[in-house]
Amino acid sequence: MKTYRASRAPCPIGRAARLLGDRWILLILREAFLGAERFEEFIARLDVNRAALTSRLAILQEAGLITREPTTGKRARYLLTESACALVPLYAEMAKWGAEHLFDDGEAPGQWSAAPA
Amino acid sequence: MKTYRASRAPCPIGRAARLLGDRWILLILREAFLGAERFEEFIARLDVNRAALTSRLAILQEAGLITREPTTGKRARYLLTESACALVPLYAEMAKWGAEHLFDDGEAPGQWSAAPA
DNA sequence: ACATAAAGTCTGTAAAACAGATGTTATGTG
DNA sequence: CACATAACATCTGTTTTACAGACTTTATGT
Repeated sequence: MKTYRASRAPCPIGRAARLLGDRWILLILREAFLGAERFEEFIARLDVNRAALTSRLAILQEAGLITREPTTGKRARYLLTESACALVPLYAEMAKWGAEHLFDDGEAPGQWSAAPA
Repeated sequence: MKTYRASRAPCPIGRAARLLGDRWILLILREAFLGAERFEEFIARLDVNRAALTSRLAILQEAGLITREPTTGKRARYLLTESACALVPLYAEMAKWGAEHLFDDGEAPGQWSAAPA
């Protein structure tokens, strides 16, 4: 299982890269921004392996981007923290850049996310 | 060796994630923004494995973010394309977010990048 | 021509990804 | 309450990928 140890680099980009330089982390956060909250919901939307999702949710918790509620007992809901919400401008930039540089002429970017990568 | 096939996802974030969801890609681009151009320069600054650097440089070329000059003969210089330069606002956001959310109180973000992750 | 540096490639080993089966608590229904 | 089902994982075996470090090849400077 993939684990996480926060970067101690002095450069903020170096630290961010340790966390955000992972395809599943980026996609899980995207789905969370679009409303996903439950384990099975992420599975269904992303077609991600269960073990991979488990490890990424643990990483996101450890990094303080999501909380697992309730902590004990009942079924979990994964909720975005303020820290994660602060990533929205970055995602906006990513969407803008992707739309402008990752589509061929005549190929239109769609806004819907639940599709194979 | 890690290879790359551009994403065909309709979502621009999905496509961007395929490319940018990799720690080395993010760090190599950072160093390129800071002036690195040659293979050994990236090696020295990032402490990255040679094979890993080779594969990431190939991916960046295929995605159109860098060019390898000159193509034949002499030693190579890797130069950023316009497409890569358009990522600067995203990096600015990343640096801002990292500085605000990835440092403990009393721990100051430095601006220098050449340090262990 | 020679020494050295740059730009890779190769090899063996360790880590991570994945599909798919299995286990374990919740929650809804009769 | 008993039972079925859904949610939330974990485990197993196999395939991919990552990595350190040695080696090779092609420039460049003297």
